[in-house]
Amino acid sequence: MHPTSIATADGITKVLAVIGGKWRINIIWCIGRKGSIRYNELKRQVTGISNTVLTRSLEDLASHQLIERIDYHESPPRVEYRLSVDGLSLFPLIEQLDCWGTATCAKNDANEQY
Amino acid sequence: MHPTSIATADGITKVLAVIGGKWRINIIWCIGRKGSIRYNELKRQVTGISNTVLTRSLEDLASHQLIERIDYHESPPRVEYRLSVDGLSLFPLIEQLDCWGTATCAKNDANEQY
DNA sequence: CAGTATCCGTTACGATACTG
DNA sequence: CAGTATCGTAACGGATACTG
Repeated sequence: MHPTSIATADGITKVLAVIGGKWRINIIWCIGRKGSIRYNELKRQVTGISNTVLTRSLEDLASHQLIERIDYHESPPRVEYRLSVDGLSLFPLIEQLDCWGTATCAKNDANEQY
Repeated sequence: MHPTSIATADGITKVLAVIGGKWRINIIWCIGRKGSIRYNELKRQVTGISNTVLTRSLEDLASHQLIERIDYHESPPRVEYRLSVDGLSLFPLIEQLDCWGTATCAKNDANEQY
C-alpha cells in the first residue's frame, strides 16, 4: 500500500473521513449549489461557522480533492472555491440526503401534531 | 412550532444530526445489510467501537426513529436491532455513499501509482 | 448477552483579535 | 477580502471494570 492512501478501508470510511465533520456536507452543498463561491459569501451562507473552522474545513476538503481553490492573486484578494470532479460526483448524493432530511422532518412534524 | 421538532432547519441539518457521528453511518449500514442484528454481533461488525459508544449511538439512532430496538425479554437477554421505516428509506442513500467512497478510493489509488 | 458506570484524553469547535 | 494566530471550551470518543 502506498503512503498517501488511507489504508483502503471500505467506502463508508472514506466518505466519513471527508464529510464526517459538523459543517463539511453543508459547505459542499453550498459550493455545489452556487457553482463557485468566494470565502466571505460562503461564510454568510453557512450560518454560524467561524473563520477558523471554515478555513480548516476548506483546507481539508481541498486536500481530499473534493473542492478546488482558485486564487486570482489580485488585490484585494479574490479566491473562489468550486467542486472538483470528485466533489461534483458526490454532490447529487448530498442533494438526496437533503431531500431525505426534508421529507423525514416534514413527516415527523406532521405525526407530532397531536 | 411544536416542542419536539428540531426547529425545522433544512434537510442537511436533520441528516447531520442523525449521521454526524463517527460510527452512525457504519452502524446503520451494518444493521441494514443484515436486516436485523444483535448487540454483540453488531459490535463485532463495527470494528473498533466500544461498548459505551455503541450503546450511545444505538440510543441516539433509536431516538431519531431510524432504528428499532426489539427486546425479547429472555434470559440470557436477547435484543435485536433493525431499521425503522425512516432508516430503511435512508439506507439506499448510504449504500450510494459507500459506492462513491469505494469508487473514489480506487480511482485515487490508481492515480497515485507513480 | 446486553448492556452500565466511571473516568479520562483528544479533538473538533468556537470567539476574538489581528494581518497581508 | 481572505484569511491567520491564539487561546479556551465542550462534546465526542474510548478503555476498563462491573452488573442484571
